[in-house]
Amino acid sequence: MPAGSPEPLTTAQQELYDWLSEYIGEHRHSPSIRQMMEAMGLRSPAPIQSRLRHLQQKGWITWKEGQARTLQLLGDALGGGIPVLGAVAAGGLVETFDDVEERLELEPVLTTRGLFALTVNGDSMVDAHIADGDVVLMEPVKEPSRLREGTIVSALVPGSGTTLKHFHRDGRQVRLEAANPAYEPILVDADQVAIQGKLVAVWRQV
Amino acid sequence: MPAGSPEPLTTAQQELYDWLSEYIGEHRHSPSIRQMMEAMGLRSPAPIQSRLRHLQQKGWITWKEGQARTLQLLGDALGGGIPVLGAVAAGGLVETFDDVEERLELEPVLTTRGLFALTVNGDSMVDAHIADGDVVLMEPVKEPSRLREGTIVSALVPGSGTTLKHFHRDGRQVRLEAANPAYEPILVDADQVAIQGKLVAVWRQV
DNA sequence: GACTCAGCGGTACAAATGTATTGACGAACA
DNA sequence: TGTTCGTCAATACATTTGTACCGCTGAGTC
Repeated sequence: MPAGSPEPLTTAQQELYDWLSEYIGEHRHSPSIRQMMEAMGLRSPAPIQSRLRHLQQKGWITWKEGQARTLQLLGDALGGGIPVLGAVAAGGLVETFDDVEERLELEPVLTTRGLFALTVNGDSMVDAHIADGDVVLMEPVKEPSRLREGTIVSALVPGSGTTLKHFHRDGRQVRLEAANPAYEPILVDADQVAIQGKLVAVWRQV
Repeated sequence: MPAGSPEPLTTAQQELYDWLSEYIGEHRHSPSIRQMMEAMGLRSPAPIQSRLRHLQQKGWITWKEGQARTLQLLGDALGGGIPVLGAVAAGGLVETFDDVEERLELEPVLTTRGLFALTVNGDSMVDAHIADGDVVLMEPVKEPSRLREGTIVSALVPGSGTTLKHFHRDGRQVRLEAANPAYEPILVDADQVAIQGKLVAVWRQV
């Protein structure tokens, strides 16, 4: 249920929108008008057409004219955006949320082709708030020469496997630093190490 | 391009699959057979039917018989699943990845109705690896009485706003503890505090 | 050479589907 | 009271669209 969307809906329109949202969420494609008809308990397509027209005019949905099942939800749900309601306190600060600030769009990240993920093993990056068991999303690196200093990368170091570290250049060598003082930096020749990807996001599911 | 999928494809089949993947990624709905026909530079729907049949038999796609534009990709791309390639080292341990271990399914989380997100402000939860600026995904809590001890929740405390803390019961009171020794626990009557949601996941985009 | 199979063209057809039209009913409103 | 507007029924229609059928070709295989 979108908050802060353009124009309000009537009961019937809202009902249809909610059902559409649910159906698309489940089937991952739009229903046909006659399916909507049945779901709404109607016996004629006209009311659905009417509701759809209004939903479109109010900016809640779109579709491609004449093409079957091309309806799409706008504003909300567009792929599962999650409303970011506000900020939570540091140590006790105030902040209440009334309406949606923005939407968390994981979609762009998820649809970026080529991304891969790694499960983090160990505590070498705890100071970067990456804990054991977290999943890190990585973007493949094609030109390591363009990497910025300090970027977190996954690197394949001969003899010590794949590791997640801060990337630094040190002359002709590459210095891989953990975010945990308990670990020593790794120093290797630039051509000895294969940078596999750079950190795009951290995901931790509870 | 799915990795580790069942059966291999012929050139023509692969070509169609790639185009489908691209089209669906862009338009967010399936094309019709005749659209595929044009895109492939063909002048008859039959070859497309043939390729689709094979793609289906090999487990790459599905669709609902007789229903327009209900084709869906399987295995890969199914909503943006990201391959989890393996584990990365703690402080230097070994582990190389050859093939996909599993797939990171953010989809189920994203489609759970009612979820909301909060931007973390401050460092009261750093010891739980939740840093300033992280986005936390919360699931609304309807019955606070069922909450488990130690669950991380967002709570509305009168006079001090919304805060993210560990939840504990303390007789008739509720104790909200930060994951940072620098902060004192908050003790309030159970009916004075509104538990808004419990932590489902942490998201940090770089 | 005979056989199999993926691919292609051409055509046909029934079903699925979006859309238009007409008329009626009730609520909100001036 | 009369008007407007959203909703609904019933029907009709033109496309869109999935699917079936027939025949041909070329590559690979036995």
